[in-house]
Amino acid sequence: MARKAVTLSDVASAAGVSLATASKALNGRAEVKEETRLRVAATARELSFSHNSIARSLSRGRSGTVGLLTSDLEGRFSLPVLMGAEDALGAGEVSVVLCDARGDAIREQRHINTLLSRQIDGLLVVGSRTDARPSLGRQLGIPVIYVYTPSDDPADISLTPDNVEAGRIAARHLITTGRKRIAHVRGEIDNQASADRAQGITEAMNEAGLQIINEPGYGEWTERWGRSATSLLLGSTTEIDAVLCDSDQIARGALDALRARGRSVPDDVALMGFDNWTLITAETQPGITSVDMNLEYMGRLAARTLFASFEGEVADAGIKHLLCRLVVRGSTMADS
Amino acid sequence: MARKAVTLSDVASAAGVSLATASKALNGRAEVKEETRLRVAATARELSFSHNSIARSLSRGRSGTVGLLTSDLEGRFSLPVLMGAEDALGAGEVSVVLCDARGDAIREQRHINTLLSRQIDGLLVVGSRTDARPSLGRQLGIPVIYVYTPSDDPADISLTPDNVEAGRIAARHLITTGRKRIAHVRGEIDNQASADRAQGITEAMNEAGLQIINEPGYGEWTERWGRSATSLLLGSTTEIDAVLCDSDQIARGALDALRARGRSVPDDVALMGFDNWTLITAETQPGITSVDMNLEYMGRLAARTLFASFEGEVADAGIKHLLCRLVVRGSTMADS
DNA sequence: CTGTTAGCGCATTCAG
DNA sequence: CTGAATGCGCTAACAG
Repeated sequence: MARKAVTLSDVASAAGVSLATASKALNGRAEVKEETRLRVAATARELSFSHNSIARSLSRGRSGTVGLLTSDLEGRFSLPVLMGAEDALGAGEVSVVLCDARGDAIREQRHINTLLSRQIDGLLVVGSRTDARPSLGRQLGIPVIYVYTPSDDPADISLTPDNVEAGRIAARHLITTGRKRIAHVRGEIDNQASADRAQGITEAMNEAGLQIINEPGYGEWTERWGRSATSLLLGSTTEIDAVLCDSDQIARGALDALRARGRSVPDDVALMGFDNWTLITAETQPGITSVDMNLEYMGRLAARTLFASFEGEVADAGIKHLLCRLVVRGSTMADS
Repeated sequence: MARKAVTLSDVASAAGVSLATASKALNGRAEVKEETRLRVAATARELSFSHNSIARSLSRGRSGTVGLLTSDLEGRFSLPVLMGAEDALGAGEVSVVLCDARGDAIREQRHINTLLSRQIDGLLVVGSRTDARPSLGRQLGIPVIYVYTPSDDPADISLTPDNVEAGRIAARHLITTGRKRIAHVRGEIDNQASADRAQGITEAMNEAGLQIINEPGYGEWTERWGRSATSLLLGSTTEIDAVLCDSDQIARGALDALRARGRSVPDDVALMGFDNWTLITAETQPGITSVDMNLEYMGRLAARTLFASFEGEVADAGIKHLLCRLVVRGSTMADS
C-alpha cells in the first residue's frame, strides 16, 4: 500500500556505486563517467526512484517553493493573476503554496509565518484593487513581489495595471468612433482605479478639445448602480452619445437601462466598460467593448521576475505599470 | 538582510538546556518541567525563533502539506471548493500546494509526481463537472479525495452534489408556487449534471401528476442558448408558465428573451436556474431563484475527511452526494 | 524530568 | 572519476 520509499542509497547499491556518485549522476553534476551516469539513471528508472524533495531542500537550503498570498480568492482579479503565476512557476519546477488571508491582517501574518517556516524561496502578494497596501517590510529575507495591488513602500517591487493609460485608451476609442458627449459612470469613491481612469479619460478628452460629462457620480461596482446611474443620465436634459463605465458589471447595468429607455446601442449611444470580464462582455447582446488589464500576463511576469531574483538579478524597485489592451465589441461599433 | 536562521540548538544553548529538551518543550511534549518549558518558550520568543518545517518534516516523515489538483482554475465550480478546502486546511496547520493541470493529462501526471516527491500527506482532486473522471489509482500511498468531479473507481472517495435532489427541489418549488406548465432548458448533451437534474425534475413532476415540457433540447451553458431556447419556447404553440434552466447563465438569457417578448417575470412566467452563481442571480432584476450546490461546504468537508484519514479513520469509499439548497428570489415569487 | 545518540534522505566537501 | 565522511535542522527512542 504505502510507497516503498525507494531512496537514493537503494539506487546506489543497486547500481553498484556509492551514494555520492549516484547523487552526482542523477543531478547531472560535474565529473561522472558517462557510462556510470547512464547505469545509475537506468536503475533509478527501474526502481522508479523519485527524489525526496524534503530531504533535498534541507541539504540544499532552498525549498523550490514559493508562497502565493492572496487576500480574496473569490476576487475576479486575483484569480487570473494566480493562474498566470501558477502556470509560469509550475513550468519551472517550483511549487506554489496557496494562502488566502480573507482580507484579515492577523490571518495574513499567520500565513506569512508558516510560509517562512516552510522556507519558501519567494513570495507573491496579490490583491484585488489597485490602491496600495501596507508593505510586508524588507526583513523577510526572500524576494517579494506585489501583484495588482502595489505596496506602499517604494523600495518594494510592484506590478499593477496602468489605469491612467486604460482611461486614455477607452476615451480615445470613443472619440475615434465619433462620440462627443461622453458620460463617465464611476465606481466607488476613493478608489484608485477609478481615479486613475478618470485622469486618463480627462487627458484624452482634453486632447480632443472635449469635456467629460460626469453627472451620476460614484456608486458600487454593480449592475444595479449601472442601471440607476444611467437612468439618472437619461433623465437629465444633457444629451449623451456614449457611456463609459468603470467596470463591465456597471456597463451591463447601463446596457439594460439604455434598452429600457429605448436607446439603441451602439447606434444612439455607445457603451464601454473596463476589465474585459468576458463572462459579461462577451455574453450580452451586443457584446460590450472593454479594456483588458492583461492580468494573466501580469501573473506570469511576476513569476518571471521572481525567478530572475533567484538568479541574483535585482529588478528595479517601485511600481511598474503594465499596459492594457482595448477589446472592441458591438457596443461601440455596429456590425462586429 | 537574510534571516539570521536561528535554529533550535541556538535556542537550546541560550536557554541552557539540551537540544532534545528544547524540542520537547516547544512541542509541548510529554514530560518537561513547566518551569523549563516556559524558559525555553521565552528565549525562543526573544530570539524570534521559527521552526524550520523542512527539517521537521524530514524527521517526522510527514510534510504537513496537501496537494490540491485542479483541472481548471478559472472554473467557477472548482474555485469555491478550493476556497472551502484552503480555509479548513489552513486553519489546521497544513499548507496547500496548488496545481492546475489545465485539463491536460500529461501535465496532471507531472504535477502528481512532483507532489508525491514533495511528500504531501494527502491529495484533493477537484474538477468542474460532475461526470466521473479516471481514478488516479490506489497506489499513491496517500489518501486521495475527489471533489465535485467524482472518480470512476468506486473504491475511491468522492464528494459531489446531489443533482437529482437538486432537480426535485427546483421542480417542487415551482409546483408549490402554482406552476403547472414547466419547461426545462437543458445544458449540454451528455452531461451528468443535466441528466441527473432532469431525472429529479421528472420525479417531482410525476409526483404531482404533471408532465415536463421539454422542447428546446440541449445547448451550451451560455446566455445565448438561454435566449434562443426561450425564444423557441415562446414561439411554439405550447403555453408555459415556468422556465427551469440548467444553469443561472442560461436562466439569465431566458430572462432577457422573456422580457423582449413582453412576458413579465414572475407574473406571467416563473424562472429558475441552478448553481446559485450570485454574480448573476443576485444582480438581475428581479433576482433569479436558484439551487445552490454548497460548493464551499463541499471543499470544507473534503478537507475534514482528509484530516480524518490522517488520524487513521477510514471514510467509506464511493460517491457521496451532498445536499443542495434552494435560494428563492424574485423570479419565482413576486415581492421578495 | 533531562541529556545523549541516532537517524530522516540527500548534497557536498575532500581524499583517494 | 569515485567513495567515505560530514552536516542540513529537527524529532525520537533510549538512557541517565
